[in-house]
Amino acid sequence: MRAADAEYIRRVPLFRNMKDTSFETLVAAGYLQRFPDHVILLHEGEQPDFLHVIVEGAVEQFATHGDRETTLSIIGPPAALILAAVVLDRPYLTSARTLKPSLIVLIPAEAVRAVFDQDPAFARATIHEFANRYRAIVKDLKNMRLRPSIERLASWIFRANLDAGGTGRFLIPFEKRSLASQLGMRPENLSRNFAELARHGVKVNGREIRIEDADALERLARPDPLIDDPSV
Amino acid sequence: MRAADAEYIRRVPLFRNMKDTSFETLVAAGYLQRFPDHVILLHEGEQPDFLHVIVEGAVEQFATHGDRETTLSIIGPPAALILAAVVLDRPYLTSARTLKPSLIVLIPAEAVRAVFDQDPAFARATIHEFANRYRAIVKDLKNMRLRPSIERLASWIFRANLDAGGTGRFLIPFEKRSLASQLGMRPENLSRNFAELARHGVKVNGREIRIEDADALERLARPDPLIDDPSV
DNA sequence: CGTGCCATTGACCATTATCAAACGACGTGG
DNA sequence: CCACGTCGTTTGATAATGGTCAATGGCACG
Repeated sequence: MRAADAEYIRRVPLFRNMKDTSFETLVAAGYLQRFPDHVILLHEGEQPDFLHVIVEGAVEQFATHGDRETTLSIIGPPAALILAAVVLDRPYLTSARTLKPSLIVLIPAEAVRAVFDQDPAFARATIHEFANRYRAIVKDLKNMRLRPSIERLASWIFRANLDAGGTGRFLIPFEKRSLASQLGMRPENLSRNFAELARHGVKVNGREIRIEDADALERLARPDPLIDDPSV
Repeated sequence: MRAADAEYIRRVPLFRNMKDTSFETLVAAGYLQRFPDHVILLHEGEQPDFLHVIVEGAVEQFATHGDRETTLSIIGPPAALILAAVVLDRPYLTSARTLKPSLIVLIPAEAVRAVFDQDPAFARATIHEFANRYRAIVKDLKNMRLRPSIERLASWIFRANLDAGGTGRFLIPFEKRSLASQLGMRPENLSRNFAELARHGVKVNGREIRIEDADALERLARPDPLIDDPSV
């Protein structure tokens, strides 16, 4: 790995406070790799070989059973993929694919397990990473079970607008089918929900969303910090 | 806390390998408490004060939004409740109630955070606890999204039978309404699914379940280790 | 200009929830 | 010992929600 890459990775929260020597160990064994859009990174059921840390881009975790498939989460930087499988050396429970061109650090699973036994700061960072990912999935599950699909969409728009600066105008960052999958519905259903949202002050044109009646949207979305707020 | 209690708790995986001195610190600050059935242990939105470690019994984690409620998981010993909230010092995302009379260790959140900064073995155990809980919730989510309710029930029966020794005859360990909630359906739906399962070789009488055609049940359940097997 | 691919629309179906009523086991008090 | 409540469960009727299948539209890219 090039020195400039290492510098860059060093700022990821998971690595930020660890000892120089253990960071060197990980970096020496690791790769920084660029992946194009829509590439499968790993398959459920396989034994973990590398810890994947997302530096740039977006990755979808999904799972299949028979001929069904479902998205479990879409995660962006900075976050570790399949940390649990690496820690326990058990098979991946999910597959993963890129949703955008992505920059990903690959670190041999064995090196990760060895280092957090020796570096308390890394152990602490690992715990924090886990805690955050755990809470994220709990929020996803609550969202899924406590709201019908149109409310999930309304909440997503409400939050995406805030993240984009609250101007009432922003672009959907991936294909609509990915958005549908992330929100736990079919593309057809997403379309119908968009149509329905027109009557709540939301206009859609291609990937552009305009919010014309923020109050109406908020009444429908009923934002809940214990579901929607990533910083809670 | 009494010395006998401390001995008992010492065997919980989370505490098993930690240093004696840090175990003493936790135990000195903690309580071992017995709770009756159907008691609320904590409310979502509250700030964490104690880490709860389940030693005996069963606890349901649930969440609400407006007038809806959903069960996120039912966990039994040995497991830590709301570890993520304690680690990050953020509000609980879920509420919790006992489903059986339960024995629970309460350890002040501050003490937990202090100890895993000082005790590598405890930090490692915390990471493992997280990894296991994370994988459990991923499996729950997959189960929920990839199978209709009757298959979830069939899978649950299949697994519960194995856990009970594979005799084809066992008792449901809690009220049916709790089982329904755990499986993500309404009690009415559970009833109808039980009725339907009669045509797949499963007979129900009160809390007793008898499997009369194991093959038929298995065909319906389509067991999947990446969803159903707790040791994967 | 085709040719794909994503998105949309329409018709229909499957699954699950909701509301209401009846049933049945169980424990209490007459 | 039996009548009576209580509470969990079951059953029936109906509605909401979301999925499936099929056809069409529209846009980008060769």
